[in-house]
Parts: sequence; C-alpha cells; structure tokens
Amino acid sequence: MTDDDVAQIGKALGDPNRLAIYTQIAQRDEMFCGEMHAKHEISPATLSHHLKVLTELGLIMSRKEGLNVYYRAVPERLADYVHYLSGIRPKSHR
Amino acid sequence: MTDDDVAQIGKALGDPNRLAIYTQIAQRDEMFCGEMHAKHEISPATLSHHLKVLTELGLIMSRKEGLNVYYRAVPERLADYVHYLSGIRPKSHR
DNA sequence: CGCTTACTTAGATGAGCATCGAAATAGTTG
DNA sequence: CAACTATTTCGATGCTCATCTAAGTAAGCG
Repeated sequence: MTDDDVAQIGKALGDPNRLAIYTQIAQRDEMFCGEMHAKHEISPATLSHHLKVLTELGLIMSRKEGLNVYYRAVPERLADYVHYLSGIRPKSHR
Repeated sequence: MTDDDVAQIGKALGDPNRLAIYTQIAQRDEMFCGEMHAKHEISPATLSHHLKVLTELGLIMSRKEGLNVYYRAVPERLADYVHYLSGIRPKSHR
C-alpha cells in the first residue's frame, strides 16, 4: 500500500456520509442500495457515487442479483490502511 | 472519539501533503517549521495552515522556543483513530 | 413488448479547501 | 530601537468534490 493509497482512503473515509455508509456495510454481511437509501438522507445518485468511490479504492465489493446490487466490505483493505498508519512512529519506538 | 472526529482526521490525513508532513513529524522526536519547509515544495503559509489543521485535531502539538516552533506528534490520537476503524466490523466477528 | 423497480451516468451547481503572495506578529540580535 | 528571521494571518484564486435533478440502462413481470 502506497502513501497515495493511504491518502485516498483517508479522504474517502473523511466524508461523514461515506464513513457512515462504509460502516453500515461493514457491520453486516451484505447490503443493497435500497436498504442504505432508507437510512441516509441522500439521493440515490449521491449514494451511488459514494459506493463507486469506496469500490474503486477496494474498500467494498459489489455483486448484482436481479434488480438489486449487494455490497459487502473488504476488511483486509481497511486493515492494510490501519496497518500503514500504525507503522508511522518514531524510529526509536519501533 | 466520535464519528465526526474520525471523519475529520480521515480528511486531514487524506491530503497527501498533510500526510507527508504528519509522517515526517511523527518519525522524529521534534521538528520545526524550517526543517519541514526544506523538505516540502509548499509555501510557509501553506505549511502553517496544514500544521494548524493537524494541531486542532490533536494529532500534533507545538512548543515555541525562540524564533522556532517545534512540533511533535501525539501518537495516542492517531491510535484512537486507528482503534475506532479497527472496531468497524461485522457483529458476528466481534 | 411495455411497465415498474433499482441503480447508474451525465451535467450542473455550490461549498470547501489547498494554495499562494503579501502583510502582520513575535522573537533575536546588534 | 532597527533590522533580520521564523512563523502566522489575511485575502484571493482556482480546483476538487459532494450533491442534486434528469436522463439512461438493466432486470423482472405481466
């Protein structure tokens, strides 16, 4: 994971709505747009946009089934981010 | 640490320059603006702005001595952020 | 095939913010 | 105090991006 990935993920999780969306997905096995839309006061377009950002950064994955698109978190990706940040510390403390 | 804090810290570390600045500070015991300015191609004004943001979020602290302002990281704050993110996971996996 | 549902894409708008140059503040030194 | 240095604040600018409405795509259904 590069510095750039880290910055991009930080920015992605730096939007309150996107953080809430990610959290919601991560706390369940799977979730589809309709469910999320019910819980956030944002338009379907905006929701779709946030999901796209999270997907492109590898934080979530999607699967289409019928009319619904199901999303699930990719916890390893968040773990990598967390791991990178945890590694930022004085050399004397390593 | 609230959701809001998390989002704000994410956003703060979501800027590549600010992440680099934070990393540089965190990897040393102390650092003053002049040193940082030498390593980043940004104006003193911009550097000062980033340092202010990081300070207001509790990620770094400063101490003035003579003409220089010395900065150091507050690792606990980053640890709290990391801890919050680590706690986002399916309930079945807790 | 038309109709409905679920989501995405396109295009536009407005707010936020990274950035800078220039002026201001504050500390140091002669 | 005057001149210099280090940093901050001010004001302006331009870019990024969250958001929306409206139009587009795609899947199920009668």
